[in-house]
Amino acid sequence: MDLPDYHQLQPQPLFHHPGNYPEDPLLLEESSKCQELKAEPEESCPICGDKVSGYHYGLLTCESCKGFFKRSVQNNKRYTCAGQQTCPMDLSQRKRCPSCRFQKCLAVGMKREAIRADRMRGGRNTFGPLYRRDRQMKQRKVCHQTNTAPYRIQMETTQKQHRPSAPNDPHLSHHTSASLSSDTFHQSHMYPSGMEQSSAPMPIDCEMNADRELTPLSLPYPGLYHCIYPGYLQEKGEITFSYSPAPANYLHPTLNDSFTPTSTPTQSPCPTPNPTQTHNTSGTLTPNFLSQLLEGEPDESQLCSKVLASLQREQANRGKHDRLNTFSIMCKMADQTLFGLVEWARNSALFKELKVDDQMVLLQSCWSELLVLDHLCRQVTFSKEGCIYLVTGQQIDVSTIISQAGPTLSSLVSRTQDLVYKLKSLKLERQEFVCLKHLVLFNPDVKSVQSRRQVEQTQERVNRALMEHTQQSHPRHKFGQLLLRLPEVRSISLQVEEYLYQRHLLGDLPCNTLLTEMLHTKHN
DNA sequence: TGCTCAGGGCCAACC
DNA sequence: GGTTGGCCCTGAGCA
Repeated sequence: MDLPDYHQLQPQPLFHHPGNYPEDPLLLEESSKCQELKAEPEESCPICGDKVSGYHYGLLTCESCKGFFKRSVQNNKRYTCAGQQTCPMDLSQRKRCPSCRFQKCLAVGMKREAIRADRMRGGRNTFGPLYRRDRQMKQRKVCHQTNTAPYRIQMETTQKQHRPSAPNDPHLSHHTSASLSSDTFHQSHMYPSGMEQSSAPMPIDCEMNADRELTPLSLPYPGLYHCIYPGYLQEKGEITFSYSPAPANYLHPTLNDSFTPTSTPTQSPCPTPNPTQTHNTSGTLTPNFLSQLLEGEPDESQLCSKVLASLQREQANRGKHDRLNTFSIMCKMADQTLFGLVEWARNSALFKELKVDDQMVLLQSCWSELLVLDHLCRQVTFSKEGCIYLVTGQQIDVSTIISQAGPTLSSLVSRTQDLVYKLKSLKLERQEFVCLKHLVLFNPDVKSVQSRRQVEQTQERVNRALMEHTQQSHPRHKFGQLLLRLPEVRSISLQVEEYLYQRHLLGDLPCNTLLTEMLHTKHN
């Protein structure tokens, strides 16, 4: 497997044990420069939105949720939700359903292990360094924003060009994602702060059993992330995923819309017409409309950083002998990607026009199709021949998966790869991909949609935009060819759902994830 | 050695 | 009578 990037990076631990958290000189330096910014902006509790009173059990929460979480864990409470486990959670309604409240506490990152078994009072807990680090990062962010506001665009551009060397935005705080669970649909707090990120490659130790399990190989330090030196795993002959930089064009969709697999901004085999330059003799609104759709597209590097941070956090919270296996890691990746997709939908101007109930119904209906489409897009854009490109930027050999996975999984991989091949042949562009996502999202056939006509009109509008875009500069049949791929996307997504649900019933899926919640919602 | 701040306990208010 | 949430106590870590 091609692993060039390992040799360009210094070996460094991906995790710092809380007990010996190294201070980041840069953070400290900037922190000292920002004395006047010591007063942190008032934050709201990620669980109920109340005013936070400090760090409690892993993250900034209010006093009330702190007490609630403490009592729940200490008294080993077992709550049951009378509804669909989607109760709204805000200041006024947080008392109504302790079950959903506790689930949300866990979901946003409160840590059971921070509750002391010996009930000893006082002192600092093991998360102290993590809190400190989080504060420094937040301060740095505030300082950076204050000092560089006029140049922010330029600086971000510079940063993004170095995508593989890690997301440099440290502020993975509670406000960047979304959960679909009732009110959590409205509140975005799924990336608890405090996780540092790393630029090091992330080898995944995996071995796939012939039936259905991806199990970790034995390594000196079990787990997903290891403090390894470049080439360590290759020498051991173990499977690793290579880390590939995302093309810069993906990071600046609105500046460069080229979307073909091997293209670079300067050598796109199939350059996309710039919306602002496209002749619009027919008087259609397609270029502006497509630009509007593209504006809401997520930044792949940010998504990558969030997923990495989430995985690191997950592993950090586990003991050495309780590491996630590879299948669970994949589920977590899918889960975080799903959060990103929900966030994307919620930020879509067209989607915002719908009633919240309709938004939820539509997302609950098409989440798996969006996941499949997202995966396809990533493969078309980044994957090398014969490899699958993960949201974390790693690549894994398709042949390895197919040879070792069970029949269902290898069938899924094969079908998906066929679709990737077809889309690559069609030279799928970013604009077209965005349209396909909207076509899937705005499905008027979904039961219990109230504003059916509105959904239908939006879908028709997107459909027309896609048609006009493909007719302007592409083969005559591209529009039809693209639409013909959607039934296959649908079919694969249903198979994915079924597969995941079976694994869920076997207890293989991580609990308390948006993924499992979506699976439950559909099966209910 | 004093300060900080996060976890634990207490208890009035509430349901 | 159980739960909630605000307030205060405690004590390890740190400057």
